[in-house]
Order: sequence, then C-alpha cells, then structure tokens
Amino acid sequence: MKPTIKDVAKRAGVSIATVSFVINNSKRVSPETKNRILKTIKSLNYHPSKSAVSLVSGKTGNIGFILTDDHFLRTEPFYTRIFLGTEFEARGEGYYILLTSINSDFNEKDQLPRFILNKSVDGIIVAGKVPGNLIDRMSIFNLPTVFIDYIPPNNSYPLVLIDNIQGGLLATNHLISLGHRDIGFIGGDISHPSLSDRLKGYKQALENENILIKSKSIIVDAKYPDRINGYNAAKKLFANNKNITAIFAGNDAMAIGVLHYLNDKGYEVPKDVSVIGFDDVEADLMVNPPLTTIRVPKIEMGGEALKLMVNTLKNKKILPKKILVPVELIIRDSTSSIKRK
Amino acid sequence: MKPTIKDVAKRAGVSIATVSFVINNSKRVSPETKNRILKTIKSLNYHPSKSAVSLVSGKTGNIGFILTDDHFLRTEPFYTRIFLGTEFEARGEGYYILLTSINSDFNEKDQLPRFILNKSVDGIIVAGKVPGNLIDRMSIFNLPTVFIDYIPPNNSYPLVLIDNIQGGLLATNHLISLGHRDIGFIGGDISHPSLSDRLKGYKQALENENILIKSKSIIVDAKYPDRINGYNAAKKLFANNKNITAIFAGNDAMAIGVLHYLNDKGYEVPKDVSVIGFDDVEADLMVNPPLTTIRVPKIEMGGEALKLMVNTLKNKKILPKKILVPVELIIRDSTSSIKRK
DNA sequence: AAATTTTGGTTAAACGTTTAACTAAGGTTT
DNA sequence: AAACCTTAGTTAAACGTTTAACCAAAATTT
Repeated sequence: MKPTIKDVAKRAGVSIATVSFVINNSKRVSPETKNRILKTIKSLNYHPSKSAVSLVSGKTGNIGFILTDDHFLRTEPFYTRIFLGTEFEARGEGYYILLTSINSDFNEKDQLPRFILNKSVDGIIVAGKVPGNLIDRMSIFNLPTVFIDYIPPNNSYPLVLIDNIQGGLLATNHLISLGHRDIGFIGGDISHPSLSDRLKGYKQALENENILIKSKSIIVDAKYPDRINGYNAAKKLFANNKNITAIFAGNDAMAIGVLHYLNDKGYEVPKDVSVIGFDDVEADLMVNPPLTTIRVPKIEMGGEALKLMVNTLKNKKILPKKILVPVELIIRDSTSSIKRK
Repeated sequence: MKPTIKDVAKRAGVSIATVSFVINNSKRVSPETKNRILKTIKSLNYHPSKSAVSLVSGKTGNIGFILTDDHFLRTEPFYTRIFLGTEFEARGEGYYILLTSINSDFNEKDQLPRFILNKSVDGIIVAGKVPGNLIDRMSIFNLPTVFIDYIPPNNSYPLVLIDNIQGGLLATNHLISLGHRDIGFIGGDISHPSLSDRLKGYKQALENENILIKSKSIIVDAKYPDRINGYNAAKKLFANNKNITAIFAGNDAMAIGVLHYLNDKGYEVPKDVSVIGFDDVEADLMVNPPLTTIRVPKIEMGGEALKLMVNTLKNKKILPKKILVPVELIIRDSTSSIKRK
C-alpha cells in the first residue's frame, strides 16, 4: 500500500498535523523536526493523496479545458497546440488539465461537461468560439473562466487573444512592400472577431498607402475556413477580378486551398501570384511552395491562459484582464516581389 | 454552495446511506423511496463529489495518458488523434483522461508523472515508444497499463497495435498490381517494431510475386521518420538505383519528403514515380498530388485502448491481450499504373 | 402462533488530509 | 517571582462519500 501521512508521522515521531504543517509550510516547525520529517517523507516516498486534499480543501487542482468537436478535429493542429501550452504550464504549477470536447451545436439538451457538474475542476479554460448556451449555463457555477481566441457576448472574463489587427497589417504591408497593389482578401465566417480584425488590418494597411479598397477583392462568404472553401473563394475572387497579384487568406487552411486553385489553373506561385496565410500550422511546410504566413504563438497562448487562471485562482477573485499575444511575419516561398511578373 | 448527499437525504426524508444505495444501486430500495430520491436528486441538481468518492473508494475515475514530447509535438497529428479517441470513449465510460508528456530521453533524474506519484489515476495508457527507464519505474506502482503502438521489452501488458504487416502487404501489393517491379522502401528507425513489420510486409509481398528483394532498394538508416529524412532517403535511393518506379515510405511524413525530392528533381508523380505512404494524416490532402496511403484508424485505436483499460479495471485483474487494429488502403493520386511511363 | 426469513431501511466507521483550538514549556517583562 | 508572551507542538473536528453491521417490521414457513 501507498504510505499515508500517518506512516510518516509515526516514523518521524510526531503528530500528523505537524507533518501537514511542513508539507504546506503553513506554521512554524523547528528546523530539526522539519528536517526529520522531510527525510522521512523522502525515504517513504510519500506523496499526499490528491482526493483527500481535494476533499478537505475544496480545491481539486484540476482545470477544465473546453473545445468544440469542430475545433478539436480541425485538420490543422491549432487548438490542440494551445491545449498543449496549457498542459506544459500546468505541469509546472501542479495542476492537471481535464480536456473535453462539446458538440459544436451544444444546446439545452446537451449535458454540461461532467467536470463542471461534479466539481472536478477549480476553473475553466475555453478555447475558440463556443455556443452561447454553454457559456450561459456554465456561468451559473461561478467557476473562474478564461477564454482563448474568442470574445464571449457578455464580456467580463479574462481573455487571451491574438493580435489579429496587427497580423492583418503585417501580412498586407508585406505584400505592399513587395510592390503588390491588387491584393485580394479571402476569409470565412466574418462574424468571428478574429477574422474581422484580420480584415480590419488589411483595410488599414491599404488605407495607409492610399490604395483603393475594392469590395470585389474581398471574399468572406464561406461558412467555415477550410481548404475547400479557400479553393472556392479563390475561384470566385478571380472571376471578379483578373488583375489580382497577391492574396491574403484569413488562415492557412484557406491559403492552401488557394494554392491548390492556382496550381490547377496554371498560375505559378509566387511568380504569378503571391499568397500569404495566417496561423503558421505545420502543413505550411508540406505544401509547395512553403507558405508565407503570420505566426500565431499557440503554445505560448495556452501558457498565458493558464498563468491567468492560476493567478485568479490564487487571488481568490476574478480580475478581468485581456492579454494580446503578438504575432510574427514568417516569410517563406509563396510571396515575392511583383517585379518578377 | 453545491448540494451534498446530506441535502438530498434530508429533503427526501431518508438517511444518506439510502441515497448512496440508489446512486450506486448497490442494495434493494423500495421503488417509491427510490423514485422519491431520484426526483430529489434531479430537483437539487445534485452530483456526487468526485474527491469524496475517490477517497473512500480508492478509485479516482481518472486514467493517465503518457506520450513523449517528440510524439506529442510531432508535426502530423497522429498520437494526438489517438488521445482524442481515448477521450471520446472515456466520456461515455465516466472516466477522465489526464494527459502528460515526458522527455523523450526520460531517465533516472526525471520525476515520474505526478499522477502516478500521488495516486491520481487508476490506470495508465502509454502511446508510442517510450524509454525503458519509465516503464521499469512505473511498473513498481502496479497500475494497470495498456500500450498503444509499442511493444515494451518485458511484454506482459495489454497491447493495441496496428496491423503493420498487413499494411505493408497492402501497400506493396497495390504497387505491384499497378505493374511496378522496381519498388523502393524508405523508413527510419528500423528498431521500431512498427517499421520492421511494415518492411516485413513489403518483403513478403515481393516474395509472393517472385520479385527479387534488392537491399539497395531499402533505405532505413534515418533516426527519425520525418519529412527531411524522407527527402534525404529518396536522394540516397535514387543514387543507388536509377530504375525505381515506385516508392513505399514507412510513414506519410517521409512520403511527403519523397514527394518534395521528386518535385525538386523534375520527376512527375505519379507519371514517373508512384509514391505510397502509411498513416493517413491530414497533410496527405495538402500535398500535390494527394498521397495514396495506408489508413491507420487512430481514433478507434484510442477507443480500443480505453475499452481494454476499463475492462481490466472492472475485472480487477490484468488480462494481457493483444488487439490488432486493421488498416485500409486509401488510393489517391500519387500512385498509378506503370504503363503510363 | 412460534420461529424464521425477507424487506427496507439506519447507524457509524472509515478513507487521508487540513486547520482551528488548545497546551506545555521556556523566555521575557514587570 | 508573578504575569505574560512565544514557540513548537498536539488533539479533534470536518470535508462528502461508501459500506459493513445492525435492526424493526412484514411476510413466510413450520
């Protein structure tokens, strides 16, 4: 059997309370006794039982992580990486992450994640857009909650967001600096704040250079930003506007779809058309040519969210705070100067 | 505050023991009382405290999932998908998965995953090859353990394995049936049983058709099966043997490296050379042409492992059992008949 | 109708911690 | 030296369950 605090106490010749005090160093214990207990703990290879600690402290040491099925099963590992980031950070802080996915159309009939119902977590991290119904029903439990990459309707939560406007600027400025003037924008689900901010950055960059913003160069009618919709959006874009020399896609999956379209139609990238994506997922290196993109620091985002969570957990109060994580331009081979044309 | 079993008992006018009996339906309770209690539970929205249950039952309801950092951060979502499969299944069974990654060169100095030390899991699922040191030190804790996609040295554990020999046969037979006779094999880390089995399938298929197995057509000296090593192995293969018309790569990442090499050297795929991979990861659809491959049912593998675990947990004894999950040939555009050449 | 079994429940101990309340001994102030 | 404060520890209650041991009443067997 695993040793308990009693075994330690007996062996060290003290009461269990004293052992508990040195574990949590919550009260003065004489240096000699403390050392003796520490030695005993080590020699017995004692580790406190998590369930006992949880029961009496009311804290579980777990943090729930919620993701929709859509986001989880996404082809590019995006949210999975964010999860990983929380796990890494959690390990250092002594927390466990309980991950669960929910239906993308979560509604009244669906049960809340079990870890909320049976009090198995101290706080919740939500990544990506989730249904309002979930947020409403979750909020009743008054668990500290941090949102990643999504701004919930009733925004009083701590947030970890991508600096999407800056990313949009970076991407578009890169294309402008290469001499491009006819730049298309492709995205899906404009209602998602991330995409609308990327578009905002795009428009701002054009305005700064006094380049006319043409609505026919902006295609944002896809429901979901995946490869197929990227392909179709590219088709639509070229149908509207033959003179496009560069395309900024709202994410890498769509950018890859654009690449496939261009390849099918005989355009060479980047000679004929430059393409830039957003996210920096692994597939970017698999495609030909490797995709220029805006890197989103996914692991770091997860880490920031966890730090925020641990902070509110320790301060016993929720301090609504917004962290904007910086993005970075990653130049690969899918963009080049217009002169080559 | 969250309601406890006492609240339910008081409201229903019974003792807490009776409530407990109906929750676990572990003893006869009259239908009327049972119904009344069930109603009360629902009306109070009562859910048993997990830590209290854990403490008294000695069971945590958690299952640990261990992965090396390498495998976790792998570019293709392979083990992540397996994890997902366990999560899906676990949800139905009422378990939580605690995921942790360990150093790829885990040694004496590294601490065992916390969930083992403080008894936070009832069993452990290990995915992919892990260091022997971990296995040895873990085994002392006598936790039921299931291995996925790896056969540990001291093999007395339940296993969930890919039918790699069958996959190797399927892939090679596919190429042979297209008329290919000069078929190269590319892999990394031949010490990994998965790869050696795939190679075994390759050899068997050739033998069956009385095709000579040439050692110069087999390149397996890479340490790690990634894209770069696939590229280099392809280079080496063609240096050895100009007549190759088809390549079977040990996994998709290497196959994509092969594709890149062929593209760089001006070979057309599949016109000049056919390429088949193994795993069926998402990037297969991103490359041009989409990669023919052997599909490994990743989600299902995770599910099988969890079922195995729950089974041994319920039977209170470890029944060593081996599950061989079947694979499937997925024909895309990177393979074609040799006649076209 | 006395003896026995079944039914439907209750009581209380146990799981392994934390922590408020207490105490004995030694030091410090007056 | 009486009164008080510190220090270093102990005792015992509490957290929310499960479950073995018990019990009273009703049903069944003799």
